Amino acid sequence: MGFDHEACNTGLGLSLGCQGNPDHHTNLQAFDLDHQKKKKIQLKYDHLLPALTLGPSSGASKIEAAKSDDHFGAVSSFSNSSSFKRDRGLGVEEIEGEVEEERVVNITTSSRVSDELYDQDQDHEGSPRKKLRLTKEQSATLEDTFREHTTLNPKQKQELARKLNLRPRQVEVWFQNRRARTKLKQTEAECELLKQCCETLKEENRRLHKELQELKLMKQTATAAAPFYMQFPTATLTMCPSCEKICNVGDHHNHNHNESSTSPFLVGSNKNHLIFNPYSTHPSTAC
DNA sequence: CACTGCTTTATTATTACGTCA
DNA sequence: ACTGACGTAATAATAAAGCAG
Repeated sequence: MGFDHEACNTGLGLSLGCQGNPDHHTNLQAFDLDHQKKKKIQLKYDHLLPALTLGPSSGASKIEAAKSDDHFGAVSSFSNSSSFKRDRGLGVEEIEGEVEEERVVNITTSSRVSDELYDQDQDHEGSPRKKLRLTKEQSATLEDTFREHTTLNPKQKQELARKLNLRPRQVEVWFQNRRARTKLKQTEAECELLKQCCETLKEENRRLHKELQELKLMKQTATAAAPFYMQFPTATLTMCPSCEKICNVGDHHNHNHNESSTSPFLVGSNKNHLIFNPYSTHPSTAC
């Protein structure tokens, strides 16, 4: 199917650095995190060296609502804190959400009041929050909609909520989480890519170092035997300005650039440094 | 400048599932 | 084969911060 949204550009900036950015964990440190989870998050990319820098940019309780096991009847959770206040707020969407609640969730006024009292007085103790599990049909519809557009306007949200027999807030949350998951996957994929790039560069670096050592050694032995200019008269050597390779005088306008990659006279990417490599059987990476 | 409504980000809590004794 | 404990992944939901209008 090729889910293009997964690969959409989220404006994520990626860079390679030698050290981890201490700011990374600013938010994590701000909370008294569960140690295991904290470790889990860190471990995910800890194996990446050099460090990768990625930059893009609770516990409220619930009272289980009247739960239906029917098809599309699964509005099982009822938030009593911010989301609840939101859903019964003042906007158009919220007013409609109120209607939605009437239609889908059979919750008495007294239970709402007790929810709020509970929230204020008991500080999240007691009733465990129940979690809705979306049916396959609901998930499929949400996924289809997400493929069409990753965000919803209020009207679309209402319509989708009505269609799926969910509260608008639930649809909204689903889209929030879905976007977050998409971004996370993309980040992981880009991390993997960077890791591969890093390995390639390290390998290339090793190879170039080795090549340099060989050249140094060669230079030493050559100068010991005879002056360098005697072996290759400089008068006959010149650099081609277009491909930055050494060739004989008069040749540089005629020589075949395609074949030149196998020439022993290879030049590095730095224009100031000509590299003579008589034994090179593979082209320098600069070309 | 404050407000509002939205998104993103980080996190928690619940559920489903796999593994193992 | 069945079962219960345990670990873990997935994900719904919450909270807070940031941002645009």
